[in-house]
Amino acid sequence: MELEQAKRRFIDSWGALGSQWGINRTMAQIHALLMISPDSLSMEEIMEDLSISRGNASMNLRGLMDWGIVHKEFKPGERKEYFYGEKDLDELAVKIARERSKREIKPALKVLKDVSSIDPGASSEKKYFTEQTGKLYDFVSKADNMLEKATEYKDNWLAQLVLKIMR
Amino acid sequence: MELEQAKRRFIDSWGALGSQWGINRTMAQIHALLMISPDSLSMEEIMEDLSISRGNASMNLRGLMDWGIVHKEFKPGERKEYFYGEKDLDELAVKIARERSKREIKPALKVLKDVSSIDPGASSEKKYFTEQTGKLYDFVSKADNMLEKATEYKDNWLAQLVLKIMR
DNA sequence: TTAAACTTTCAAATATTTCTGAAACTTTAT
DNA sequence: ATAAAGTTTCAGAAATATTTGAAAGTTTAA
Repeated sequence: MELEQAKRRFIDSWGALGSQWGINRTMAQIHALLMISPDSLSMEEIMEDLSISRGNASMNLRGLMDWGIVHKEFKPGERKEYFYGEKDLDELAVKIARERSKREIKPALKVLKDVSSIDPGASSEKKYFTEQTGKLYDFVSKADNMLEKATEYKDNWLAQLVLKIMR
Repeated sequence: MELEQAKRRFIDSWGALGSQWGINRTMAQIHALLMISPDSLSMEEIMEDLSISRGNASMNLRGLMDWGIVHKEFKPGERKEYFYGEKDLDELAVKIARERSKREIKPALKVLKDVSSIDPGASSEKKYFTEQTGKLYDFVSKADNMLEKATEYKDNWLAQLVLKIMR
């Protein structure tokens, strides 16, 4: 397999994977491209490589920067902005986990907390509802905490977590 | 907040959360409905409650059963099928983790393995590509293993994992 | 074997998401 | 102050994904 071919395969499948995870195809593709690019790339270069419009490139680059997994750089003497991906994979994982928690899990927890705290009263229907949503709240909350802990300690997470628990 | 209101809020937000995670809205809503329903429900009842068509209900129920998080039941003397959700949350999490690994992570790993093993040759561009995709492979692989371990031991995962590692 | 009860399938309709491209905007150099 | 170089915005177009509904298929009971 040739480089160009391998590159395409990687970018395409990363894009497809992204869509399955609720990240749009282009955003995932730009990310993939930057992950395998030794140098930072200008918007022009990204547009060219992925055959996408300027608007699309601009919006998705901004999105990636909001996630904190792509950064801007200015090259001395040049006016263009250059973009590069976060290449430290631990750091990448931490950023993604944090953002997903903030954007998706936390709001879901709020809803669960709200709906699980209606007055259960006498009705057995209500009782069941508050019970189930309450359990769900506890569970999601626990999972979110674990995720937070795991990211907090990165590679050394296990040892440190054990220490913290035992103390 | 009244029960009906709370129920709607829960179902709607679970549906919205689903879309963000690449699970379609209706599928997530059916799942939400079954999670808070003390009894199993017929397809009619689900269609009615969520105002969706028969076809939609049928396809998404099948989807949920493929994930292993909703099950069919036959009530004695009745011809209809009744559906109920997996209510053990640990079990639910395990099922979801396993399926996502199988459907999404494993295929991604295959691509990463393939593309990272092109002959790097002399070109520094190729070298960089194989290096980066190789690292990505190791990382995703490690994460997938951790997920597997975590689900293998359910709530007691930490203690058992520690034991296993120390042995 | 028939028909009623129920479920599945799938082509077409609908809804949602993403993408384009051109205009508006911003920044920098002169 | 001007214009060149670059970036952002956003309304409409295009692409995707979801949903409907009716026909086809299946199962059960008599």
